[in-house]
Amino acid sequence: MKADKGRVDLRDVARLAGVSLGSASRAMNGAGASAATREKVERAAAALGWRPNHAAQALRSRLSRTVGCLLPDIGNPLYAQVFRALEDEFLALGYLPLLANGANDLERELRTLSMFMQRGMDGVILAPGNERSPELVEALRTLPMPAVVFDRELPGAHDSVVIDHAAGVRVAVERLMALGHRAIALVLWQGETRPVRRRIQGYKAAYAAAGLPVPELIVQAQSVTASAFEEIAELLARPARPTALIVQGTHMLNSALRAVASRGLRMPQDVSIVAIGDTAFARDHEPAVSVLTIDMADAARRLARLLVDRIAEPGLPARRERVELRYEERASVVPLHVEARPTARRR
Amino acid sequence: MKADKGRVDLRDVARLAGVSLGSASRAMNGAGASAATREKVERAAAALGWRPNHAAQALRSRLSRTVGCLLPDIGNPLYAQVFRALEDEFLALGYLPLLANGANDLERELRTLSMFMQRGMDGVILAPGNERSPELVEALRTLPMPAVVFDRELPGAHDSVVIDHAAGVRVAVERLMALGHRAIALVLWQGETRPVRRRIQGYKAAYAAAGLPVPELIVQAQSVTASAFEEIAELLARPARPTALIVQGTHMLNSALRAVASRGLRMPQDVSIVAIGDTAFARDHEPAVSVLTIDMADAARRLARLLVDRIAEPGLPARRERVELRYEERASVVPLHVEARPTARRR
DNA sequence: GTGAAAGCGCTAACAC
DNA sequence: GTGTTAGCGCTTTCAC
Repeated sequence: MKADKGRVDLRDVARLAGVSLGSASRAMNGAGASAATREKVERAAAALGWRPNHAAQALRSRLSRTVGCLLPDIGNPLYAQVFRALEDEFLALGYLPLLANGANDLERELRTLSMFMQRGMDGVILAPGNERSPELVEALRTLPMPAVVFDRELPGAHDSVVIDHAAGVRVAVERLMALGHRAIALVLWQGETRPVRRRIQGYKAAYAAAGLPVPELIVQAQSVTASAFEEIAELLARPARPTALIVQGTHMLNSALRAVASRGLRMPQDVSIVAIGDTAFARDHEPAVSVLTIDMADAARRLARLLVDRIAEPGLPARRERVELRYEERASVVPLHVEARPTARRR
Repeated sequence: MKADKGRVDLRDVARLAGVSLGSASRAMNGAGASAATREKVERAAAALGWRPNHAAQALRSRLSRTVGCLLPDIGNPLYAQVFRALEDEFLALGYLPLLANGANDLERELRTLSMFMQRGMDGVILAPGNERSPELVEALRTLPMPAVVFDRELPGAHDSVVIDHAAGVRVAVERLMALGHRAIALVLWQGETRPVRRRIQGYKAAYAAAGLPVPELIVQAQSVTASAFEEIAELLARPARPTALIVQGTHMLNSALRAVASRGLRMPQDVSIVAIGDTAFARDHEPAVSVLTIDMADAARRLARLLVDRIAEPGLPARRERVELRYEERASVVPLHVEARPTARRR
């Protein structure tokens, strides 16, 4: 009997099963082995407690069964939702998802992509902070593995899943207009990203469709995590202040709520609010905040499916899928009170 | 000249540098190579654009330079903070962190641990949902790589970083007592976890130290994500209702705020509130919610350090580090209004 | 310090 | 189908 090596490898399994190494490998991989052989090998593997060595499999087969997910910020509840859903999808498809925070930092994103290459990711889910960066575009172009872009518009042919922000914002604006609102502000950040551009586009489209001039009520904060408090407070101090606000994400919603309060205004009586993206914060706020919800589980399902399809068949033409926003009205949106004075407080 | 293989390997680099494969390897790994050799090899590597193949390195060296992080739920903003901080720490130390959601699901946790083994993680950060599970304890015991446990009390010798919930809750209770509060409720969940037990302990200790009997004001929701709305509303409906609430995390805070509002009570005039764990929700709520903050960056630093130390030196005695909570008072905590009647509304 | 050689554990190519 | 053999790209002996 041979000296115990501590670890058990497939050779040990093959020996115990009384078959060759190659047969054992085939038996465990489901490819071309007789039922009898598979039976014996599986029994032996179980008896020895054999577990495939992932590094060896990856080295030999050139497949890591791992996908990289580069998202802007897992601290953002919306992206946390995406990653949780991606994890479930990829695990079910036999892939392990590896999460990295891009943090809206180009250098960091490039380093991460480079690390994904070195670690032999079979594919990548990508949502860069700045989609206008030539370096990022070039990095994507030269990436040796397939990538699926999430809610960004990057040059080049690649699969993508995009969120239909334009249609969503338009629905929200039209709903507010139906309630009598005309001065509706849009609060975003300055980022060079698809979501920002498309939201503005949907906003303008709603005014155009209503035959109204587009008001000068779009404010853009410095960064996605920056406060938009000053900008919104300034807006609310104007003689013709907005009576409704559509705000992007958790940070801007916080800013908006504080700005409204600081001007002595009340939500929803004086100002209606709609947030983009549903979170516990919006749901549980008192009064609850109306939202444009994004089905992140659906988005994740599409992302995962596109990526594994392309890994399996790299020659496929580029596909682009769209995820709709759904408007969910809560207590934060009410009809315009015509008697309301811009800065009046009712008691 | 040889046929181009497409990929460049270290053998190509060595050839271009005019040294042997072994020397090239040593040069790139900093171990025992002359400055001249290193110079030549680095130049050649750069010229060819060589990147080490991670699977090959891992297979041969038995080191994956990857650590698994099994956290209960990345959707919880507190754990998102932990992972972001862990990512920075481990990346700086030369390790790649792999995130997995345990989701308070034993089966899933066990599967994840098994996957960490198979993928040859060099170490693991572990915060299981239920620390009383024998299966989990057994899995930890037989784990072939080092693990550092985060804020849990698991049997066996292992490194850990724990949060001093007991001291934190005690400080909060004592502060509320100093403001005149005597009926202080504690809202937690039922989980068999260290944080829950220690918070109760700190709560009782504060009453004991004040020479007061411990009131029957501890409520425990079914799950960490469940609503505690009913329980808190019941509490607030009692003749001798609590005048202050200490609540765990984001979900319970939401429940508490809604329960207070549903009883026609106001925060902070009628009920003071302290939340455990600081989040944007607590900070930006109107009025802002006082919190026991946990420095998750500090916790992550300690976790990462403990793990890499142990990877480097497995024989080290088990270490346990403690992270303190800091009480941060905001508008949600005010002195007890003696004139306040249990369910009265002042207008 | 350096080169030659031997694998890490597995899959894939090749005969049979 | 099955066994044999040859590597995947690298690190790590071992002589020198």
